[in-house]
Amino acid sequence: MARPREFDEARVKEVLMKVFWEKGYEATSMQDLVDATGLLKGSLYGAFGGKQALYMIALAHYDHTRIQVGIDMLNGEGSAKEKVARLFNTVIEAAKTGLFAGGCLLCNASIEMAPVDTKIKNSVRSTIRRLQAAVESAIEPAIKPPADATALSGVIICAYFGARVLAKAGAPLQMIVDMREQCIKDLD
Amino acid sequence: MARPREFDEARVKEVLMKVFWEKGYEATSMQDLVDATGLLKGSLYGAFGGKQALYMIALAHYDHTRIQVGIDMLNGEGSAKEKVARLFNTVIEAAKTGLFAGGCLLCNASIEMAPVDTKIKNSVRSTIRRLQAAVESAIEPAIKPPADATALSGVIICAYFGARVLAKAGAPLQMIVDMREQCIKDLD
DNA sequence: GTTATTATTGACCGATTAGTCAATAATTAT
DNA sequence: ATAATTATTGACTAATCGGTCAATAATAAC
Repeated sequence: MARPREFDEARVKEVLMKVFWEKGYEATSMQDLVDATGLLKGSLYGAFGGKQALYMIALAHYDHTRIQVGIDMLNGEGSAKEKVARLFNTVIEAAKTGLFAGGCLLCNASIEMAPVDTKIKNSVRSTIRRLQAAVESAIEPAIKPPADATALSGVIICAYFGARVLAKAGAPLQMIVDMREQCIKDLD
Repeated sequence: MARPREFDEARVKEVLMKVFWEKGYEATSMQDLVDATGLLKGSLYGAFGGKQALYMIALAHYDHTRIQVGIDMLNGEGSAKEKVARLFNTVIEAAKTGLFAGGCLLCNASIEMAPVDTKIKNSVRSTIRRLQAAVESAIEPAIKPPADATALSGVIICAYFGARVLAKAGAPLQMIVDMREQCIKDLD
């Protein structure tokens, strides 16, 4: 009983995410989003809301797609060592090709937005928790006491974010490689 | 042979730094800097240059003050274990009090500015190198082969940045504590 | 076909953005 | 005192910012 939408919602969410991912919140203008999505401003506002709402949608989409791929990998086949190594290899490969400078949207949001927006902070924290839980269950079989799977999963998440920062700073990739080796050396 | 400046340059640089540190580059307006410094716009432009130049000055001031304090600490008294622990305690204490939400300007600049500004990227990289070198010489006496001081110093820098991200995201401080323990456990 | 509902469109809004500039003021060298 | 030089001041700009809205269009229910 109403006019149907002319755009594909999933496609638009993907585009929104990519723009915020690459440019950050403040450096992205509504006009950037209009240009990238092909929708007009009124449609964006009508369908999703204002800039902050769009960012939240982008963040949720990142969670449901990119983060989920990582979680699925952690829940999938392979040894704990392999799985953790893959986490860091993602960062290393992205830095090597240099095609996309966005890094990790979760990390970017933590730095730029979490301190000034409670909703975003809660969303980021929730995603971090889910990711850490996946890391924990992935490494749990490879933990030998007195090492603690919960603590080590936190360390790995922390290391992952640090790697993302170093990659964005253009630091030597060897630092990330060294971090990867440090994180996997006590597994298996 | 000219009119002297009416403001204290060091004081103004400190103020500039704090604003960019807390708000980031894009979220800071020239008006914010005018309000915080008490200088008028024309004076800021005349004395230092435009927004990007002001950010570079803020970054350099952060290096010469805050980062240098860390480097001095690393070069000072104490065991390697104590020194590295202090690095993480800085992050933990800052998060506990919650008085200042800026985190680490070097980390913030790596995420927000390094990917889009070559001069800033170079400045950040240079500071990271200096900090890593200080960590390396601090831990070097406590390294037992086959461990490698260079590699481990990189790991510690990476871990430090990760801790800064987690702190900004409001993640449990236990994660940072765990990271600290992981980083110092093989020292001494 | 009429009505109700929602989507699209593009013009429009006031506020704010980074940056400029001519006028004025304060200093030193001569 | 005068000239040269630089700092301060505040008004000014054009562009862009996020956001709104009335008009129009497209659909489904009746």
